Amino acid sequence: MPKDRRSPGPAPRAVPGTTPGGLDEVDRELVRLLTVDGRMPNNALAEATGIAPSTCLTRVRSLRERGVIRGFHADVDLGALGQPLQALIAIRISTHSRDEIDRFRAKVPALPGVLSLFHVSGANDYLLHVSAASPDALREFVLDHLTADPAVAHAETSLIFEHVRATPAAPV
Amino acid sequence: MPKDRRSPGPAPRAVPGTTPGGLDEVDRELVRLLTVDGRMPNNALAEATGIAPSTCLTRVRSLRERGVIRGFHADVDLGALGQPLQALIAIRISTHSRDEIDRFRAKVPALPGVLSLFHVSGANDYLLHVSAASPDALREFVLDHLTADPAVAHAETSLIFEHVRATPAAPV
DNA sequence: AATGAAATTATTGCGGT
DNA sequence: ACCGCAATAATTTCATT
Repeated sequence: MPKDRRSPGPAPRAVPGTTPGGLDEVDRELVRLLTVDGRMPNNALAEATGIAPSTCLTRVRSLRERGVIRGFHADVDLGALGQPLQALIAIRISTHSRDEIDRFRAKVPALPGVLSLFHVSGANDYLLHVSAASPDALREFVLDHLTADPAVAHAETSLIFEHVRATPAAPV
Repeated sequence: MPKDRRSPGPAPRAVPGTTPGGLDEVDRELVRLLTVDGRMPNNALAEATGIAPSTCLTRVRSLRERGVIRGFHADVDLGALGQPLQALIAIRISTHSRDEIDRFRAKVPALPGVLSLFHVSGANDYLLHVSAASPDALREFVLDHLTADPAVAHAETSLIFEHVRATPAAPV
């Protein structure tokens, strides 16, 4: 995001080397490097950031403990796993009761093929990112798990032609 | 996705232990384990899958070389990095010339705060997942990089209230 | 392809600064 | 907080099956 000198909000940090969330420049560089390559060895991280390996270990451990780094995941080609199709499904919930929404939210992430679930503002309530083995399998998924759910008022499926992840990569 | 014995498409594989894409059960388990924990040590992977560490190393290396595993990435809390807001922006391209689409597609992933870009079927052409430091920064992003682009006919922003990643992200 | 053993390299705890 | 060092552990190569 571009800098914005006139916007309201938190005052700019005056302490040199300290950036949002109490992370200094080395922390931020470690996070960036591990976002690009999550398996980068501690030695290499240390050298790249100009600190000792033992210090680097402490830093990275601290980042994990503080929840800045939530975990590490392999980025997999789903096509190679027999799921060559991906879709985004915009969902409107019929009853906007808190219970229905909570139930839906709890159920969906465990459904087969689900990659992620966005709860969004606007005309739709959820946007669901799924993979599927075939158009038929996708159709079945929508019919069995979404259309059939009484909480779902409407589900509109868009096929994903291409999905480009930004670099450095972030949440899918 | 549920099994579907009546759908057309590739015939089911008859070779035991061989599943789509020429991956056997060990390969698939390695992929699954690395999807859950991308930093799981080779030793531990080997033990979990019942193969020798040296064999495991060869397997994982092969999975990477074949592109089944594209890479490893840290999963970062963007809020801790000063980007507490996320949004999905549905975009319609004005001219559907191939050149405009290609230019847009090439430009967007490098914009600041962009997490990923989906090229989709349906009424919208793209869905853009972004993070931002503040509502103001988000507004600026949309105005500067989307609305101002002559290729963009319409951009509709939805705030993300919650984003749940399925575990594991890859279907088992 | 898979393995065990050996060599190399990385991780990790700790005491000192 | 950071670092260097020493001990432990993991990775990687390679000869063999």
